[in-house]
Amino acid sequence: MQHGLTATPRLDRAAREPLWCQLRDDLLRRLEAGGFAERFPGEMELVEEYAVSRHTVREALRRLRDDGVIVSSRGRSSVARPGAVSQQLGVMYSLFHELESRGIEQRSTVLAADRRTDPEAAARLGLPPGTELVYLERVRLADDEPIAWDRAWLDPELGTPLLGADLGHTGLYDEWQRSAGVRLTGGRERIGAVVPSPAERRLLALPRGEAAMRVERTGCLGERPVEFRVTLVRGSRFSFSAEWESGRAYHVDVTD
Amino acid sequence: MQHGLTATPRLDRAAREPLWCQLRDDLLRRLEAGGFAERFPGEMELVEEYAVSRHTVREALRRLRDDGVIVSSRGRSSVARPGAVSQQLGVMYSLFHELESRGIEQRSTVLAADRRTDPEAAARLGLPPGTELVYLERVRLADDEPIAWDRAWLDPELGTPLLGADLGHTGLYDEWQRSAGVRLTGGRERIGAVVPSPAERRLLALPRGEAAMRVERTGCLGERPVEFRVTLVRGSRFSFSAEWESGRAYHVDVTD
DNA sequence: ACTCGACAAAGGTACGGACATATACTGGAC
DNA sequence: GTCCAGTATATGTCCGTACCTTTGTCGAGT
Repeated sequence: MQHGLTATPRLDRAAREPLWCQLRDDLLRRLEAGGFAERFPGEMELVEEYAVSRHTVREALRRLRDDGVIVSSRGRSSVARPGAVSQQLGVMYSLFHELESRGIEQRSTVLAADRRTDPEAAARLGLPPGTELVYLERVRLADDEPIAWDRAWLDPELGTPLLGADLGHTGLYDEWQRSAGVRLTGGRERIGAVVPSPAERRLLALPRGEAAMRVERTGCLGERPVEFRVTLVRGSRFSFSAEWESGRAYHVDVTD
Repeated sequence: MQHGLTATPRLDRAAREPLWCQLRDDLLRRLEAGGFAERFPGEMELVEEYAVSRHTVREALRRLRDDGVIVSSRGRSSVARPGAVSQQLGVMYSLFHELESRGIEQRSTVLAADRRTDPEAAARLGLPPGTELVYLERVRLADDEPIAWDRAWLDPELGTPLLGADLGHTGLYDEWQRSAGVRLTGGRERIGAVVPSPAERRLLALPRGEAAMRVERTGCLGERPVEFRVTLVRGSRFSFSAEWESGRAYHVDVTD
């Protein structure tokens, strides 16, 4: 690595963002671009390459480890986990990422994209009950098989650009960031089991006697809730799985 | 605090367990015993009290933070989260802990406690199909209302002491640790939605048309699987909830 | 060919220091 | 009494160092 292109100044020490944060993002970027295919660099290598202390490197790696992007243990070098979800955007995001990583083609049928009032959704967004919200209703298909029915109510101030967007092939969040620069920073999810109604069974082509998972989700931009979303997922094909280890964070994945 | 009872030698520097681990456990113990009721101590206070470096204190606090036991932010002192689950033992443990913290009385009806073979469970435990496993079947009640049907298959070598134990009032893990010294260190869980069969509906006193959550769980002692467990939980009253924040770990709770 | 010990490499633990920055508190000016 | 500036305090960030433990490898000895 010492053949000329040393001193990669990708880190800005004057920025408000912490160094470890920049380092983590840069490693993530390189990882998603297919870097480190052979071997994930050791801590000391990163110390030299980015010219930061080992402490900072470890802080960045710790986050990657917590997010399940890499695994590391004593005596061995860290290894990248291939299909890991880089950002924690909730279980639904994990599901679609999981499908994508398996090469399953996904698309959506847009059932509605308009403005309408909804007292409950407005309440979740901290808006007056009569506020006109941006409403998006879709059925998500994987390999032409319906897997999820998704209804989203967005803050009208931020969601309007999405009404004209093509949501048939790209994800809502990718499109939202592109058209309005909105990128969620946190949120809350609630996952429960329900028996779908006949109408819901039709939408998802579910056989009788099969349960579904209902995911209720509030997405926030900082402290401000900007998205309320209810998703109904086929319970037969998908389940949520978690691994835990004493002293480690609880990590949630979605499995087929 | 400097009035005599200084130098609390609760930490053993010669032990194999890391210092931060001992510190975390001790703080957890004191927290569960009702300590720090007024205020959670600051980092520097802990440095003095336990005579360790700030780095070690921060490592211990980090884990508590990751587990949701405390929350801390710049400029403010850390605060203990009252109803937090101390150890990550999976969502079912969270559920029972949640109920307990609300003062809801819990007990179990033991339906079976014997030895029997089960090819699937044996496979999960990495044992030959014909192995006689310790089998425990219970219905968990909260305020005399059934909330979960629990079946557990245990490694016969470690589970046998539990056959004679009273599982009607204490949790399986508490009892397991007391009678056999077994304390799980990790595991895997899978959560899915199902429509309960008529027999299952009877057991849980579920009305028609209500779904249930099925939690499949493998508990490990180090690398060795010692417990396979299938729990059916009423889906109406309970759901799993998660919060996320960019850069933070995904934290799972159980809500009513 | 196999075993085993020495060695190097990597991450884990633990110590030390310094400064940055957000928050709470306090006291004085008005 | 209210507001604001200053100060104290808390956690966050970042640097340096040292040693331990585990793992993988390589080579000498059998």
